[in-house]
This record gives sequence, C-alpha cells and structure tokens, in this order.
Amino acid sequence: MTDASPPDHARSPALAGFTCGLDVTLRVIAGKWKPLILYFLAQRGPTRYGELRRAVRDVSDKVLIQQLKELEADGLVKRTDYKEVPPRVDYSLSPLGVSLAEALVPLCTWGTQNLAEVSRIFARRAKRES
Amino acid sequence: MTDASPPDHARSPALAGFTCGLDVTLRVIAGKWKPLILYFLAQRGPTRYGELRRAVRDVSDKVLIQQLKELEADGLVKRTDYKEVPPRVDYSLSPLGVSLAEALVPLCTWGTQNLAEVSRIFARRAKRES
DNA sequence: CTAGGTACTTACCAAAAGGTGCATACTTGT
DNA sequence: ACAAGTATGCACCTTTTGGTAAGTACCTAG
Repeated sequence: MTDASPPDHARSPALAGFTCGLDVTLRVIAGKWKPLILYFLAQRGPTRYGELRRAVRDVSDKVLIQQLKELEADGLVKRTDYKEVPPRVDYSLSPLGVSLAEALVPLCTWGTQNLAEVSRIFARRAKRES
Repeated sequence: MTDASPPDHARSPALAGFTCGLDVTLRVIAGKWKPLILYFLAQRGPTRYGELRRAVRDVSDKVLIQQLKELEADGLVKRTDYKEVPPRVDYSLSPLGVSLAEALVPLCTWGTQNLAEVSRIFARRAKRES
C-alpha cells in the first residue's frame, strides 16, 4: 500500500481550515451552554438576563455572561440595554442566530424521541464510572 | 414560538434531570470529536480505525480511541474486530447512531452555507484575543 | 435600616478534557 | 535487518473550561 498518494479526501479547498461544514458549526457553538442559550432565545424571543439564567439551570453567572458576550461578538445574539435604573437588559437572536437555532431543532427532537434510550445510556455510564 | 408554558418554565416532568430534548442530545455527543466521528461514519459506512484517524484530522490516538469506546458503550457505534493478524477493525453506526447522524445534517448544512460569515467571525475572534 | 432584586465583574481554583510520547505484537515492504 | 503500518494502552502533563464567592451600584419593599 504505497500511500505516497496526493491529498486524499478531507482536503476540500473551499473550507479553509475546517474539515467540513459540521466542523464549522461546531466551532461556533462550542461552549457548554451556547446551544441551549440559542435554543431558549429562539423559543421565547427577547429574554431578560435573569430569566435566561433561570431557564438554563445550573449555569453560573460568570459563564452565562461570558457565553452571551461571545455569542454577541459573533453576531448570533443581540443585546439590548434599556439603560433603566434598576438595570434592564434583554437578549435576542440575530438573523444568523435564528438560522442556527433552526438547525438545532432536529437535535432537540432526537433528544426528546430518544429520551428513554439515553436515560439507559447514562445509567450504564454511571455504573462504569463507579 | 408556542409558549403555552405555565409560569414556571423548565420544570417538565418527563425529562428527568434534563432541561429539554436538546440538553439530552448534547450530553450524548459531548466530546470534541464525537459529532465529527458520527458524521464521517454516516458518510462512508464501515470505516477502519486508521482511515477515521486520517479523516478526523488533528485528533490524537488517545482521544479518538477513547471517544470511539464511549460511542460504542453508548450504543451509537458498532466495533468489528476481524481478529486478523495485522490488526483489522472497523467502526460503523448502529441504528441509533444513524438517527443521531441524521439529526446532525442541518448543522453541517448550516456550516457550509455560512462558511464565509463564520470565517469573518473567527477572524474577529482572533483579533480580540491578541 | 435591612433584605432582596437587577445585571454584571473579578480573582481565584478545581476538574475535565485533551495532547505527547512511548510501548506492544505481529507483518509486510525495501 | 530495519522502517513502517496495524490498532490500541498507559503514564504524564498542559490547556481549557467552568464553578465559587465575593463585590459593584442602584432601587424597592418591608
């Protein structure tokens, strides 16, 4: 098997630095809570910080803010500061964010449909780790 | 959009421990390379370890093997050992794995369609981090 | 006057995740 | 004989990620 061959697959010229479209997307939504944030914003529209905080349970302020800032800097989320006196801010999706959130729907559906199966998976994982 | 939810969000009784279907899925595919592995296996069918290794560029042996084992233990991937003398093993998707891979397709599409936009995003990210 | 709610910020830390390099046992190509 | 390829395993270490707890500035309800 003299594999002195030229670049096989995976060397698509169009995707500079990425292995494929999926890779592109994954890098954008990398972050423990980002997909969830996008998903919630898609569902409920403009949402205040505190609400989001309660919706995405178990996230800490530091990380939630941090990921919101990244999403904002990346143009997926829009932050609106009403500059009121008890602070009031809300977050919503940009058009790009909306399109990404739509692409997440099938994952959500999969999770719902396979919840039972996944629960078993996690039960087994827990056993292995003990 | 359909926010027919009662005052207290996030307290769905059906999803034990998960905040929503998306959360379920995300926990299964958590791992830097898992979605990519599923995607490649979906595309090329049974694939030998070495091929996979070259397809998912930049992954280390340790991590690739590790994630393959988890995917196998979770019932998403099937490992076939031909017990030949220079080792020969291949990996393929289980039905569950196939369904998950299908749910990943829109993400892949999104990445391809928004590649230009994402490239700009990363350029800006790089600037901010410097 | 104190407690609690708003939306954050910061310093410090622990855990998880992933990477490197070496080793295995055997075969094939040079 | 020797390098290289096959599919892993293991010890060790660094990086990344995320969490905790505190503080800020201001307001309202009790």
